[in-house]
Amino acid sequence: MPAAAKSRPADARGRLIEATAKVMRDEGYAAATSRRVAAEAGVKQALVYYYFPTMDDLFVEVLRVGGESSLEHMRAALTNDDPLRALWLINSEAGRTGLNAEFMALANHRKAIRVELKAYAERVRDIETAAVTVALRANGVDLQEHPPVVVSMLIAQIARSLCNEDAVGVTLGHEEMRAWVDRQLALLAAEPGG
Amino acid sequence: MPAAAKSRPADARGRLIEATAKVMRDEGYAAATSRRVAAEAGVKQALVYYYFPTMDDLFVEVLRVGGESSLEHMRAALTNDDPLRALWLINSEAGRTGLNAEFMALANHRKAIRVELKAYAERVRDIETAAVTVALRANGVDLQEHPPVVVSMLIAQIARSLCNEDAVGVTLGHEEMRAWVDRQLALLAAEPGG
DNA sequence: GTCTATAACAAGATAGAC
DNA sequence: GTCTATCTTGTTATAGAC
Repeated sequence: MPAAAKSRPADARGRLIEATAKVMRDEGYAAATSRRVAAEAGVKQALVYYYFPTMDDLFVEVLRVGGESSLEHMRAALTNDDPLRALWLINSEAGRTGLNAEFMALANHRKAIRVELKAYAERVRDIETAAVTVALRANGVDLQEHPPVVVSMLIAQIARSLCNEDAVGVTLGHEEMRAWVDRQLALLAAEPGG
Repeated sequence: MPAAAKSRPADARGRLIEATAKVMRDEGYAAATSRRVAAEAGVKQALVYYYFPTMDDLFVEVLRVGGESSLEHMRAALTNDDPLRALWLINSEAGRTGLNAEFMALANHRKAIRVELKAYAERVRDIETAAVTVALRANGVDLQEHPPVVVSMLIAQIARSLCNEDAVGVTLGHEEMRAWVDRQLALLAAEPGG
């Protein structure tokens, strides 16, 4: 078995991290208490504090581990033949986007998480922007008029907005938006110079 | 004094609603406990339960009252000479956007808030879309190719994304995005038919 | 309508046995 | 490394005096 078989960690520490991510994704960060994540990982509550001095330390570790795996996933997806569409699809994944939203909310008032999330978010933006740069150049887009970082933010942030709204049952305009994005991506690919 | 003088409510109920909004805006919904908002409003904790059966009922009322006032603010702003820019500016206001983000987070796992937020969000989208429709038509934009609801979502959601990111210290690409939006809005206004 | 007091419970975190 | 047991604090919510 390779070292990258991360699905079900055998060690308690790994299971705690995985369990915390799951609870945050499914029930929000407020539900990720030491007792709740311990139960989810199949250990007792006090063990959480053996591995992590405080709950914030656990959250930061979830962000680090999950972030690293997300970056890997992203790097792989962005090297296929249609990076812009890949960027749209990756940011439309409800699981990842939901967890990210929870960390945004957490970061809003916890400085330890804020600094970690900022570092992560900027790495993500750099990777996405690099992929967009290649794609725009290949399609003959004027990079002064439409800076890659802007295009990458437009695609990623709109995709995430749709996910976030879906999560609370708001879907007004979503169909039209998806169709419009689809059209823009097709136009860009079909008409170099547009 | 007119009935619309909402700034500093004299009654305890009004002050509780106002205090809750303030705490949510400044410290997040998790900080908006019955004790905390009572202290902020200058009353005792038990009084919260005299006016609101549960904390969720208080949150819903904050959303109703704040939403109504926001809709009013929006309707006024969107009738000026540059509705698209007004839409951008209104969704760039950190205070309103931050409170909205807190309600999105709250709604994620509280169904009473979810149904109220959904109704509110769709009213907002309708009003924004109506204003965008007028603006696009005036500028000769093809409404089939660029549906007003899509343009309204693009403007509002990107503005909000910048606010949300600002709140956690992420600013990479923001300058470029603001400049780009500015250019697009100027182009649209200057070249009817573009 | 506003208060004091308290019940009932869950949170983060620690001590110490094994 | 994992457990049981417990301390302290803070939470929603209620009872009942004034």
